[in-house]
Amino acid sequence: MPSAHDLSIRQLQYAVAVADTLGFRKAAERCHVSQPTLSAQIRELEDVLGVQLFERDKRRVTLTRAGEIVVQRARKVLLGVDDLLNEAKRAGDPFSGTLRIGVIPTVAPYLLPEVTPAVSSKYPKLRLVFREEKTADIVRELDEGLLDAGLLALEADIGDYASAPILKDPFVVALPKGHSLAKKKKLAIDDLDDVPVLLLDDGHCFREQALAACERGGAREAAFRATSLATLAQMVSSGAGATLLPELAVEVENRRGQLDVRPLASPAPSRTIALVWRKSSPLGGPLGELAQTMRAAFRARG
Amino acid sequence: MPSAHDLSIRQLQYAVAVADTLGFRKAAERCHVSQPTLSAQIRELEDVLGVQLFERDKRRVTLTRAGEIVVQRARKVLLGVDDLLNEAKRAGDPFSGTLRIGVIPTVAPYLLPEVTPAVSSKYPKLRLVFREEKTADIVRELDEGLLDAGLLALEADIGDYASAPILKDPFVVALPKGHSLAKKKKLAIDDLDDVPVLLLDDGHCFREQALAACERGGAREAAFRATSLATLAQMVSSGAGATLLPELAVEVENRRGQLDVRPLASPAPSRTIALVWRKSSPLGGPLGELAQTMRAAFRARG
DNA sequence: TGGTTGCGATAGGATGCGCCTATCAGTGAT
DNA sequence: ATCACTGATAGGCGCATCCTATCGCAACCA
Repeated sequence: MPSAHDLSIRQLQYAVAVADTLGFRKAAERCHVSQPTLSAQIRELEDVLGVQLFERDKRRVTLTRAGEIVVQRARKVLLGVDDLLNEAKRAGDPFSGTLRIGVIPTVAPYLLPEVTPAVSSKYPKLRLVFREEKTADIVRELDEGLLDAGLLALEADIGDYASAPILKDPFVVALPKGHSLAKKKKLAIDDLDDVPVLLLDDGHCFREQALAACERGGAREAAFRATSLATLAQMVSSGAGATLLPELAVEVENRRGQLDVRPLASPAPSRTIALVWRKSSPLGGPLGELAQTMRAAFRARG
Repeated sequence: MPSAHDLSIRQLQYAVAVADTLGFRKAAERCHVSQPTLSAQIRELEDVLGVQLFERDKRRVTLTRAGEIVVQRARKVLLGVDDLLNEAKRAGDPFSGTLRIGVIPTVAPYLLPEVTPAVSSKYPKLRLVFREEKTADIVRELDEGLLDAGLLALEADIGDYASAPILKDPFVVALPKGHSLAKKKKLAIDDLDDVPVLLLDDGHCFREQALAACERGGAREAAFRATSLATLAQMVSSGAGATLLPELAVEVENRRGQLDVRPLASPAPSRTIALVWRKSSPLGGPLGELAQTMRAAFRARG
């Protein structure tokens, strides 16, 4: 609508000031403008509205009926504008309100408990909402603006995004308790050639990364594909084979000690978990700071 | 409050347009400005608010969280502005809304029934609110802006006002039915020298005007002062003396024929009933037209 | 009564804002 | 590779807004 809104907020302020002070000079003073300026703007406003708002008798100013109505409305509008300014200021603080972050399933259960307490205590006004999704979905929603950021592995196939690393997460081998390979302190990829290797289901980026690591050797994938690291660990502990796990998950998934876990000989394959956001996001700076907070919290974990 | 309201309504319109179209060019088109103009204004708005409202990715525009909030508020403000414009337009029609008119008691009961139907049918959107008060009160309230106009006698002591006459109202003599003076078709002021003349109470302008008329002869005032013409007529009909009545009141006050009413020889004293308003009132023109309508309606009375 | 003080309106001139057109730089589709 | 599209940028024009100085009028006061 191209309605002829050729009135300005300032004019409304002027009108309200005149109504309050019942005097052009006093109103002008209150608005920090000269009296002629204010007179001209009031006249302009009256012209735009097509109504006389004030009755200028020598020695006195009175509101016309139209003036009463318009000034009342103007007060409402100005209150609305004030609200807008205040809300904008509040919304301008990046560490208030809600931040929507997508997290891949092979990270969420292990990293979040470590870092969210620190974030919450550092930014009390900030509410983090995590969505657990696979990389591709996170990237899509990030792109559509449904998410503010993502927590995922930089090694995955993501697009051109800004990111800040949280932690480097080496892969380790998980074996059934007492497996013969567990006699070695460190394993090589080739050591897995003789055991079935269990991997995650399609779509999990960790599947691709583990697969890439294995392909340097001659390992073969088992027929079964797990839908979570927890299932994977369960399968391994029941003797179905071996697997690679991100070290991040070990503490949780081997909490009952049912696995034998061994590191891989360097250069050990690893993934880099990072906070990722659109390059154009105005939250860039704050998200970098948030990532820093997360990194520190993770390093200081108990 | 001199708050830094340095944002304009137009800027809010631009922001809403961008939010609606999700494109600067389309928004610019809708606002009938060039795209650079709109870009600059959005940038300016973001600067004033201290928040980025839109995320400009090449190929796409998205609202930031602050943008969502601000645009929502902006819509509210713009609706308020629209309301203001509409209300102003309505209030700008002088023949709509309410008109407060003060009427002197010696006019109200006799003139209003004659003229209000015509006014109502000619200006259906106009609501007339009449207050019956004495001249001095009407003048004061007129001055204070509590009344838009007054219906009173120009002969009274009013200040410097604009006015439009409604009718010339000659004074007539009211006598008890069958009074000896009633034998004459026309009376002179001197004829009242021998009867007590009843008059209204202080403050009624008609009292002063009747008194002035009588003083040209040698009439003497009765001890009693009536508070209304109805009382006056009642007193006269019961034989307490004679009185002057404005002709306007005769039809009503002598509706049961209990009085003998005789005109005064010319030049008969009279009063001029007029619609009166502040010279500075923006309703001047319309009130003149209203007076014209009243005059015509009175002349055409049944 | 004449001077002073208050009012809002007016005149004239400086400044800057908001607008324009023309162009650039990057993306995506053909 | 070209074309069509995005928003950002550059430069310039003109009007809107502001200022100061003044006028004309009303009220007050000596």
